[in-house]
Amino acid sequence: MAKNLTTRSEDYSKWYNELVIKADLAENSGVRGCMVIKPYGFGIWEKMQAELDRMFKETGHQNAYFPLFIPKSYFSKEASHVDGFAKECAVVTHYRLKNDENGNGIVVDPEAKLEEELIVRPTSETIIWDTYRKWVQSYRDLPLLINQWANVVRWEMRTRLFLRTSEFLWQEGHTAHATEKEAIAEAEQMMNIYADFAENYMAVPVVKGLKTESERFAGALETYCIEALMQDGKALQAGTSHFLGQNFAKAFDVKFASKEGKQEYVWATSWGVSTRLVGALIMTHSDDNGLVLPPKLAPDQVVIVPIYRNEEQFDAVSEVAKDLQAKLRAAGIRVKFDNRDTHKPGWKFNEYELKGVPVRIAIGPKDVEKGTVELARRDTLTKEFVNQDEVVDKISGLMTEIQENLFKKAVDYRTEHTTEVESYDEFKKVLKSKGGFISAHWDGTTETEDQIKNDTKATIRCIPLDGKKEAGSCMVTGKPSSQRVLFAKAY
RNA sequence: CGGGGUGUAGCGUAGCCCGGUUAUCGCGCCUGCUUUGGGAGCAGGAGGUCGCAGGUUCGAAUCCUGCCACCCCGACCA
Repeated sequence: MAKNLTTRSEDYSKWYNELVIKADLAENSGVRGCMVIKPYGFGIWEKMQAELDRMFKETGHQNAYFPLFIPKSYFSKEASHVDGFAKECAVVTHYRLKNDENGNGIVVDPEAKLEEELIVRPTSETIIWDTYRKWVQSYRDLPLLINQWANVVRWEMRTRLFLRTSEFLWQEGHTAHATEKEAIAEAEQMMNIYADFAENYMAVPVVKGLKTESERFAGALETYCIEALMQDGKALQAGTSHFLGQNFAKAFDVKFASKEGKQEYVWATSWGVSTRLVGALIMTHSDDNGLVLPPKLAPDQVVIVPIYRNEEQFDAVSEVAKDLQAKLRAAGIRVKFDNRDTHKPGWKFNEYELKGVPVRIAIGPKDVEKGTVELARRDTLTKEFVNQDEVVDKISGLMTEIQENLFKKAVDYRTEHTTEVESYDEFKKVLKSKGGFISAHWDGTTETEDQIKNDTKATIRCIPLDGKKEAGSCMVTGKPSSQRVLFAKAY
């Protein structure tokens, strides 16, 4: 089979889609905007879930589950929230089908119309806050720190595997606190957890920041986010954490008796990351040979490919391979021994490169004789021979080394593609010629932000939190500004 | 929802403009032999509602109408 992943420079979006499909991660299901996540792709998501879930629990959160269907009336309780989601909701109107009397097959039974339509959740704030009202009475019931792993549906006009599907998997955390300060601290903490996960597990560098008013979550007072830069120079929002103030508490009447005996509204946060992270992982590290996975999230960290001409050789090679597999497993490494005789070694090499397995070991008759193995790295595409008794140590070290190398490569790429500009002309020029993040002064108004978006399609990705204070003037209006913000074209 | 494009075997495609034997080719799949340290070779074989529904015609993958799906660009969005 010829390698025909389209090169990035030619058409990045095509490259991405083909890569996802060829690397066996997902495919279009034929159901509008929905994808089938295939076992290998789901394996990556499962690793992500496991690490995130552990991090949530270590910070005192618990998992729960709320209904998929939300009565329509719940949505009308928080005005800005419904504004944000109304345009993209799937609505259940009937509960029964029947055989058509005119022989047109199965039709919706008009008799079975619901009195109140049910909305397939686009996010669960409303149903969760309706529930929290019953759970919270006293300051002793707070804080309420709950997370849900679920699917949600947003009827997007345009969809893309992993990055924007009509249905997607995610986790959504919803917390209630006694004080504003505590809620803000929670929202910030979760943003930090997301950034930690992105950088130390996905090896994807992110910028932590605040969204501008126009980019904020519907119903939030403040939206914290992590923004990543993809290899084609476009930005991707990788996770958000919202400080919701008392908006939902007031809308759903969630009050508690304080220590002082007064009735007060609770303070809220919500935060989430989705299967979009799998997309971010692909678009950050992959090359034209396929996926490149960081060791910490790779379903298989090491694959052993046997090379042999006959059964006798296969037995000899297998013995070494199985022994090595056992030792690697004992060292906590996820290792697969691919002993299928239905595919040749060369075929397997390409297969695992396409799938991004970090380290490949090849063992043949010569290795059995010499006591060596061939060891190949996916990130650098280099090969070397290693003595069998040194393999476990070598690979343990490689897991860290590859993880760090991928992160460093991505950081370098981002550094190269982050440009400070002083004028609007320069801004437009850089955006056109090399893309990436552009750091510039902005006067803080939605009008200017809109103008830039209309002129250039670039948006303010965030107001960086670690950005240093620096007096300057807005590149468009010349009005004073105290800090640079980060612009980019975004997915 | 607006603009553009594409639907032919599991995948990628030729044929369509200008209707006419048994729908083309490659990959993949199956069988056999030889192979196996970077996607093997040869020989043989299987696999098709030509997206769906109508219409025109002696005859439709091809022309006409309607519908559906997918892709790309825009608006929207995690």
